[in-house]
Amino acid sequence: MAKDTFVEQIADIETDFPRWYTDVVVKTKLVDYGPVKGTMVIRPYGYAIWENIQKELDARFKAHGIENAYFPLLIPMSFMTKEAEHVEGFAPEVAVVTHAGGEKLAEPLCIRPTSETIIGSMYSKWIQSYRDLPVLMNQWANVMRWEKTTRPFLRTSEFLWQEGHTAHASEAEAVDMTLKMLAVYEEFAKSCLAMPVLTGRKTEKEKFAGAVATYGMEAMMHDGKSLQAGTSHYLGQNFAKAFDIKFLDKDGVQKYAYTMSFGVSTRLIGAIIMTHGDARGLILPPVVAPVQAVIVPIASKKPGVVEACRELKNTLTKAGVRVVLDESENSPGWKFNEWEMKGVPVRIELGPRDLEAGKMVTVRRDTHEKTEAELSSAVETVKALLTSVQADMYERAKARMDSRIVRANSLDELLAGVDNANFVRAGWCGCRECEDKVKEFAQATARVMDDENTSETCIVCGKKADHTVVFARAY
RNA sequence: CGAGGUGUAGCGCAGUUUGGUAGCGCGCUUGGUUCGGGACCAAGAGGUCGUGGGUUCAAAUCCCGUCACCUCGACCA
Repeated sequence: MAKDTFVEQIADIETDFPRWYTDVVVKTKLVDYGPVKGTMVIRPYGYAIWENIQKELDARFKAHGIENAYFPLLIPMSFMTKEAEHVEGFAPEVAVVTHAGGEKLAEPLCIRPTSETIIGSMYSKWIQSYRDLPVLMNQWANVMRWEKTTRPFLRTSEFLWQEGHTAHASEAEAVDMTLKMLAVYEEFAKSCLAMPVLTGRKTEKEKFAGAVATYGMEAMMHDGKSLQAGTSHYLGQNFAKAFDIKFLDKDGVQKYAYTMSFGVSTRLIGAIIMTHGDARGLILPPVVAPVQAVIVPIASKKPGVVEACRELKNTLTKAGVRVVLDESENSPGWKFNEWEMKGVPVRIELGPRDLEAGKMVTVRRDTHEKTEAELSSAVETVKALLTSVQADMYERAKARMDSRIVRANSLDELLAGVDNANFVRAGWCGCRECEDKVKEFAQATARVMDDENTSETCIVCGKKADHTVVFARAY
């Protein structure tokens, strides 16, 4: 009899969200903990999600002329100190290599926390003329930031990400690229991750160390907390000046280039889990799900069942569906729960009763809706289901987020808003003191500024507001 | 770094108050019966009780030290 099953353990996700999250990530075999504190081993099932994300993003980057490249893991410490804000922001969390080859190194090397510096140093060599611009590159890499507290995918000491770095001849072009990449992320989140996001500019306090302006997309998790899911930074000439990225322009004048960078990380996997998951475990969007459909044979020892399942698997595989046939010895009920926990969007049950009628049973992971369909039209049925699961997941997440964005005209209203798992929009004058006051009063931070021409007043000091800000508690 | 908590089989835990044969559930192995929502029967394998010292005839249990991990703060993608 089922006892302290996993489903029972994680049933109450609204009240014990962090616990639910950690359990589901480990028990669905997405990751395991690494021997070094704060690191995770990404298992095949989890890594497959990342591969699907890579595939989708690469296609979008290529459409913008961005090519993949790779830069070294180790960065001379002196590089980090060239841009003042950058070193201040990252120095506390870099891991440093001091010894190699059995000897102490003359100059310590830091393990990249991000690659603006080393890429900047290379760009300075590569860029001589306006004809060399723009330079549009992206790298898929691991980075390391020694964080105090960690959680799988959301904040780990080492994580995988994509960091794009571009250099341009003009400010307008670099700013345009910054916003374009933000739009790419937003569209990607929507159509691939079924995840609605809020986009906008970050406050000075929240911006990337060394940037002129940081733009971000924020996603709402089940518990109402916000997760920064992607960023795009306009770096101005800060890094160009620090690394001497100069070019001779058409007018014969030496000028500094304008650079920008943008990135998303394996944190996106955490975002998917916490946006869509329910008490039974994961719910993965079909576009990035490692397994899109699972076939569970019923009474598999009865003649013809296994054969029919294998045939169905081949048919679906040939049609481009990522499908798995679970031929393990477990009971059907066990398999149902297992694959639901792992978030597979569509389950197909096939047993003697179905075979007799030439049918199969399909069950959606998101709604648990169970329907019978003709076995002969399995490909069309499954593909249509995947499409509608993907679309419906987005619509539900969007409706939930929209219903949880509230307005506040006082700090008390703001506090009540975030206490009730909402994002709270409010006017803000733009000063650091007022921003800190909100943090202190409501444990909420400014996530994005989504209206920069507001006529409102500041929620803290009552002066004229510069921006409408979305405040939320954040991961 | 501040406050609290936990270390006993692969995982989750009981046993510690009051010292006396190392336990339970899940998982695992073998055989059999099962299969439309986490099946059942039978037989097995598996433990330096985090670690170092002390007290005692005897320590998972009491004392002192130490290490690791978790939660909440602070810090951050």
